[in-house]
Amino acid sequence: MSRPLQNASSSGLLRRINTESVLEYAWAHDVFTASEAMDATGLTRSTVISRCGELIELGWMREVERAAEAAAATAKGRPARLYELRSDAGYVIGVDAGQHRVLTTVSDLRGVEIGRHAHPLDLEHDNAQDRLAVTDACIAQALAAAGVDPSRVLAIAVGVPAPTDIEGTSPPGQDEFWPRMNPGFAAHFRARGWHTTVENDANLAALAERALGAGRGVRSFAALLSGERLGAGIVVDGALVRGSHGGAGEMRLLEYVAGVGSANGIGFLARSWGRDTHEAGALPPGSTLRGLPSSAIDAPMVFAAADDGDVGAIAVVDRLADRLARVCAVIDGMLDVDRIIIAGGVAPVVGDLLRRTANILEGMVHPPAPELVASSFGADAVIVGASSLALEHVRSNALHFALRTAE
Amino acid sequence: MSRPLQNASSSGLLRRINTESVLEYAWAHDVFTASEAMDATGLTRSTVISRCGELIELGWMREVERAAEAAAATAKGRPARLYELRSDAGYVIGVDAGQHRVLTTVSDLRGVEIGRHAHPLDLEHDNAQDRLAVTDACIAQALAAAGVDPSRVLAIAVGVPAPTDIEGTSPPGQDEFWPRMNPGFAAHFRARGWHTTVENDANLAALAERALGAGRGVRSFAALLSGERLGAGIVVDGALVRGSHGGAGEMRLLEYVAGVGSANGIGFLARSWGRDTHEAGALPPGSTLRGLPSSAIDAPMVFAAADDGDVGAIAVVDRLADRLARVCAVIDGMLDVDRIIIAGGVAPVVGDLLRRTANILEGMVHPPAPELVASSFGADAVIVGASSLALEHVRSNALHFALRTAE
DNA sequence: CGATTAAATATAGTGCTTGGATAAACTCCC
DNA sequence: GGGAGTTTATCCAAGCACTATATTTAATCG
Repeated sequence: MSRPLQNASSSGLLRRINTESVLEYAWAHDVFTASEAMDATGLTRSTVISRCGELIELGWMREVERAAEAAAATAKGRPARLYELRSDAGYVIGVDAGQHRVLTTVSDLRGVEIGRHAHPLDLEHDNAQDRLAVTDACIAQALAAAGVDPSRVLAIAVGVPAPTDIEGTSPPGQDEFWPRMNPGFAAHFRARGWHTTVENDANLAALAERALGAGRGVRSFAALLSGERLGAGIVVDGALVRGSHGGAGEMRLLEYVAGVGSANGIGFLARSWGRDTHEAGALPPGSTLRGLPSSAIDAPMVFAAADDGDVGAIAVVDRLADRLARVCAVIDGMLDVDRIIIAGGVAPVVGDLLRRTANILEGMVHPPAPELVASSFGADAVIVGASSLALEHVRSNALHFALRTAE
Repeated sequence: MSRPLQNASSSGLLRRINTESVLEYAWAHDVFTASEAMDATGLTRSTVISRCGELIELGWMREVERAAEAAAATAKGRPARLYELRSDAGYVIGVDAGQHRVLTTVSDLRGVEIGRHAHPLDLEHDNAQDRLAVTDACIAQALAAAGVDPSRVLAIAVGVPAPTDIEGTSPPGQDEFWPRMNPGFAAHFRARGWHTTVENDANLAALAERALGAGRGVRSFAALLSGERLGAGIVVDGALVRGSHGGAGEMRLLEYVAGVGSANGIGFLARSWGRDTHEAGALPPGSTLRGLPSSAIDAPMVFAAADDGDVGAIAVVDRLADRLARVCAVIDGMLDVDRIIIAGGVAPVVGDLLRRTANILEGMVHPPAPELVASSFGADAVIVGASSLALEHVRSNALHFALRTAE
């Protein structure tokens, strides 16, 4: 007698499954008719219409009036009622909590960004409280810009330059650097009632590529975030490889790789080797870099000079290519990826570097060698990944959320 | 009208789900009563009994007579009917198709090995046809030893020393070595009507550890198969990391790791460095190895001598420890595992080596360093992994199989 | 304006489940 | 040895969510 009571039919399991598959269809398509959903889900018209009714009641969908223009087009028979996902049924927040600045976006359920705000962080007084306060302020501004009430937010994902475990907390690391970068974001936002994920920045870059970038439809790839330091986000067999403490893709292992020796990033090394070359007087007479003071040289200049045929800059790029090939060989050797995507601020300027790297890599790994491509997100990789992770969570757990629109 | 017809209630989806969860319970437990299954599944008595009835009809379960002894024990009320999984409802075959020998086992649905046969392979005339023929013969013998008719076999998994893609085919590699090791096993066994998986041997070692060994309940670990050559099977976040062509954990990348330089295995190096030490006359006066001819030294002898305090052997072990620590640092750095399991024939003798390695590793990785343990499977790691993979497939797709017992 | 077409709606029927009510099988105790 | 007490098995009515089909509705077109 003490067994828990259930309502009939296994707690409405079947009903829930069907509702979910209709909602999933709605998410994958724009405006649609019952007949289209029937074909996709294999359900009957009655069922589809009834599930749509429930979804409208719950606030996830709406029925749309048929626009007059569309009516005329090739329409025989009784016109179908049209349904669509309410992209304003809720919102998700993405946060890129970088070392030097916080960037937040607000997106609707279709993943369209409708608000954004950035704020620099003063490293001098970088403490937990300030970091949380700045982030809160950033979120408030982005929500205001989007015209979204905080109560309509369903989920948030935060990218931090630190490994994180499943709960979203970071291990101490060296000098407590990681906990400083991740001062309890998880508990902080959960307290606001938002579903919260805190994830390593390189992992988010990988998720961005998987959802919207060069990783779409690719079984296995790595996103190599490569500005000042290298960090890899790894997707193998379609799933993000996190590791037990979220430390997969932490590139400290490069210390042990011959010809690499550190996790320094492409941006850092291009600049630093470029300046070294300048100071050593190894730049050719016609070099565009020669006129500048050494300290003014940055990474894009070096790549641009190499493109112009500057032999000094080309030497730097060749050295970078040799090093990057070793990094890629190690990643591919361990994980057998189809593609390695170079992400981060330097992505737009590494085209030539990647071509040179690919040539070297060819001879280093078992064929087929992974394809090398540059990310198209530039500096936005992490924030795009954050908001798509938050959105992905809403999509796959939609019916667990109670919407404000349902009232 | 052209839409496909279905029978009512979404093709009996709910029924199937419930049947599956009862079968899953049966698999996880020994003899059980309806009440126990009710508690576990949350279903009603009527439903559980009806699902059990169907499973009995399908041949997966049987009702067992209550043994007289058990009846007396603390039994109030009407005694329950007892059900159990028919462990003889079908069988799975595991194959370890190694370079030098083929080993096959036959196991029942509870994973109990009930037949085994091994056969050496002559490398001189190692061709596709012979390899398949020897394997077939081995299987026939193992089935005969188990007293199992081939028609009762449901699934087979084959371990090969080569990467394999999802279909079970291997890329060419160097000198066509991989296709020689994997001469179309997949198509060969599928033609016999058995569900077939062909998988890399190190991956299978990892699956063995996950199912029955040191990987049970561990979120992330690597199994380092380490006899003549190193190969790693990687499980991260509970899932096997295969890579696009099954090449994850292929250790060619060690060529690029400082202080390692090759994928040579622990067994190979212990033997070879032990002989070098002998030939260099660097063994101490009391050394047990000193009396032997150099060519008689093998890996276990070197480890045994080190345990006895032989300074020459200890130097070899220390050198191995330094090298192994680098290997582990690279694996952990890339994947953030909780544990690294040393598997293969050398596993029983590496206890001291692992202690020394752990000390070095401590300083090389972000804490917590992965735990180093020796596999308890010895030379059986691959075959255990193969049969548990085949069994796992049967378990999770049980209702797709039609049993001979159901007649 | 009726014929045609396709979607919406209404209604009946089916499959699978729950939730009692009732019967069965056992122990314990007087 | 015959109730009392317990737990399980069986049976059957009720309900849910789906399918299947007949009927109605809303458009187009000749």
